[in-house]
Amino acid sequence: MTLRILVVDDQALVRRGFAMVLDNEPDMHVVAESGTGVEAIEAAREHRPDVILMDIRMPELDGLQATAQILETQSESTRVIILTTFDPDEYVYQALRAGASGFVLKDIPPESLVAAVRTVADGGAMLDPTVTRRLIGRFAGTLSADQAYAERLDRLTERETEVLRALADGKSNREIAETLCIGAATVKTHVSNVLSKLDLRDRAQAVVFAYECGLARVGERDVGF
Amino acid sequence: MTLRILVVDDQALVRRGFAMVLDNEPDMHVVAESGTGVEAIEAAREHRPDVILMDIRMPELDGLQATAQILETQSESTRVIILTTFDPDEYVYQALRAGASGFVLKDIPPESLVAAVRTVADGGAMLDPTVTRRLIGRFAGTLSADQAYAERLDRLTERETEVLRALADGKSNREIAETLCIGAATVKTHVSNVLSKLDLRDRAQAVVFAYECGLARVGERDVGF
DNA sequence: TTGTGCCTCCCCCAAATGGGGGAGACGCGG
DNA sequence: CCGCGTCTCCCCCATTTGGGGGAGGCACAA
Repeated sequence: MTLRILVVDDQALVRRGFAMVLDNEPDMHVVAESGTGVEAIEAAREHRPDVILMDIRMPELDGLQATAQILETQSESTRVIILTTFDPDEYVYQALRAGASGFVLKDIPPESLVAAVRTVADGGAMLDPTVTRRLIGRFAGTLSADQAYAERLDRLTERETEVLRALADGKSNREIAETLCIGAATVKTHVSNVLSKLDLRDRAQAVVFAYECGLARVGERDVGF
Repeated sequence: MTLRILVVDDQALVRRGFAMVLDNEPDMHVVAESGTGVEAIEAAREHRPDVILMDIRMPELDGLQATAQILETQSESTRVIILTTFDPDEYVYQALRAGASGFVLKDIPPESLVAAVRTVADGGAMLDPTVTRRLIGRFAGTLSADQAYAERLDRLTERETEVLRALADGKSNREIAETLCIGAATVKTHVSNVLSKLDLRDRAQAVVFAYECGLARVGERDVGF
């Protein structure tokens, strides 16, 4: 079973390069090449590739939009690997949200590219190590990017952090008092301190902050309330 | 500059196997091997490795706890790759939260393992493709689990959903009124409906719900307020 | 036509919240 | 010893919030 591949890049030379590398593999076949986003959508509909190598920067329609459109409207078995020349930063999240299964830099060694294609065709996902790192950071809430948040966070005392955590659980002052075994008045004080130290207005904003800075994470609480 | 490596696995044969593969690389040196979690912590403190290959299942102290402890208490330059025999499922999130930079299956081909070590030593992260896929799913919010949430969500009218989105931005009723160009009284009505329909008590819980159900996502707003 | 649902706005009122003070107790370091 | 930060609790008070009603307009379907 050979893998049908579509290569999309506005630079013909780059396109040919990738295509040749992949076509050289016995179990891979480049069924089409496109130079623009709209062409890519066209080609994808016509050829139903297993894997699409997609550049981001392209005239007419960029790779991210093309990806989203292809994955939304067409078969869900197609996997997309986003290729980019530059430091993966702003585009990554858009790409992943668009449904990409891979995000690699163009300076990837040929054998790694081949491996990436096989991986995503197999249902896996392959990201540039930097991207993976950042994704983990997001998930674990440990990594920087939240640097500014972290600084704001450690303005809080230990107790105040506990209170913020409780706020992020959607608890009222009374409930916080009970879980921390302190008086309601004390909770009020702590909450006030949290708000003023973090420059927030109310507990709702505190909840937002808790999620954004990674103190609270999606999936850690049940919203049965 | 040669990479100093620590291999941790309770099975001596497996341990030796990985160690030999890595020691064979000219720029890598296995400085120690450990058979238990506590030994690993000891060895890490003594040898200060650049990269630790860590098995999960071990007597005395499992690899996840050992990882967390090492990364918490010791130098932050050490990178940990978690090795597991089994289908990566429950352990993944614990591993990432513990601070691991890698999560790979033991049946990884030797050259990939070597590449993984270089990648994490270089500041990147390397996950099994399956894990990466799942992480992306989490991030993109596409993954189900939110089924119950989705049901609750579509009890809301369009307008009410807009209001909930605004709530998730930490906006007050007055601000919501302005952004939606309606009266403050109307906002009150909508908020009340949102709360009662979703069975929530206050706007703080509404914010939590918005994040948990994927209506609001981390990184989509700046918490400058 | 007669609902029925949605959006809009109004009233009143009780409860929670947030801000401003102050104060006592404790521990830690100068 | 004294200051400083932290945790604990208290007071007063303005504002916000949330719940209970009601009501008009509008669109859409029975």
